Amino acid sequence: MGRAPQKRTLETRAKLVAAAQAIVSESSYTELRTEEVVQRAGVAKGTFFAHFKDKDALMDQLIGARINQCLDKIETRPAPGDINELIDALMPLLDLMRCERYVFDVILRLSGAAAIEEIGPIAQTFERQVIVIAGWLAKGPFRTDISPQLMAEGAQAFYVQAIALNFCAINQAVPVEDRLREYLQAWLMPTTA
Amino acid sequence: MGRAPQKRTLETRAKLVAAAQAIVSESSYTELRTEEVVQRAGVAKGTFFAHFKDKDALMDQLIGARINQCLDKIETRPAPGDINELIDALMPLLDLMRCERYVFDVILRLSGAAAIEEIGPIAQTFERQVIVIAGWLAKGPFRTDISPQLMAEGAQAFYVQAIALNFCAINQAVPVEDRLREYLQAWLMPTTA
DNA sequence: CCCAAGAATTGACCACGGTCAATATTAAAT
DNA sequence: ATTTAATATTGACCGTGGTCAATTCTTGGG
Repeated sequence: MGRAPQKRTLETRAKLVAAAQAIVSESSYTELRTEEVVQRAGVAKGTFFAHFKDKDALMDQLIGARINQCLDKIETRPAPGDINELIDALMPLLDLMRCERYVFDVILRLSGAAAIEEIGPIAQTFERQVIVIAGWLAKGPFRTDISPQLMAEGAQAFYVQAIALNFCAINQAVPVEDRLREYLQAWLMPTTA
Repeated sequence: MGRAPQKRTLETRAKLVAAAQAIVSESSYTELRTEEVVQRAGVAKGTFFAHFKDKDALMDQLIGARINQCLDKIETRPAPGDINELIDALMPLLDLMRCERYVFDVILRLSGAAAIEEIGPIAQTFERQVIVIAGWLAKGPFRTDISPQLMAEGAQAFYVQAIALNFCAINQAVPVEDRLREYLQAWLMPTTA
């Protein structure tokens, strides 16, 4: 294992991240260019890629951090007492995930983690999402024949699908929350004869 | 509306598609380069983009066609009598979708269709998948409190998620079909008290 | 304080998808 | 056969992500 990181390294990295965040807040994730990040940070192109494997790795940091902030807030809420409250609780997360088509694409690409063990921020939040939701579902008036963990994984699959469908021109008439409500009702509170 | 397409146009397009298919069969979707497609087809770079909006549009054609072939076969099968038979029936489709990480990414990106009404081949197959599966589920020993269409949409969400998780290094220990079985059992045959 | 060796930075360069003004071809109208 | 307008093709060029050998900086040991 190598030495401790140099002070300079941390500064450079911080400058890169700050520059990237500034760009995002002034324009969008979609329009972020590594060239501009590097210019604002006052470093060379190569330095960027010494700090981030590729552009996706930067996005992973930025978006992962925002999802975590969102989960921090969400986590403090009391367990939702029904499907509608569950959806209300999830909406901030969904709004974040669908704020830009590009953001959603990055999230999908990185949620399945990288090939090797290096599991990035976004992938970590996906595990965290399941944990948070499972915690809620364990307390609520939902089905009890399967584990809260499994219920949460299913809920995740459903909101991802709901967002994906909502990006489709044809399906935009139906709001995400309506589509999701139908899914979650059937998933979490099935009424078998 | 414009004139009928020229004979030359159809020939050029056929050459491009044939070249692309040859490259894919010799190497992979991941390694396909527009430059090589164009060289093999004996046309200029610009011609490619006169025929396909972008590289994704070519992939949409190629992969969409293969999914449709797969669905053609799958469709002839009798309705599965239980979850295991359902998974058996779906496996060819899943294997196609996960044959390459890049292929799965393209499918996800294009399954939500384009912005405008122009709904591409892959997006069409996603609708077709739901129709085929809904047809099966209507006949099987599955829950009856929700529509076959809804059951099928859910199944789709679950196999997409199962594939995504399987691309993650950590989760590769569990085979896709095992993970999917757990999901589908809970989704299609819930046993509420 | 100086030196060696590791670590960080640089910027010219490459790969590859995508653009567009100029040119060539087609086919309908005369 | 000629003209003409629509259509198809061309290839030099661009934008942007990513690479890497050369250079500069940092730090611990003598």
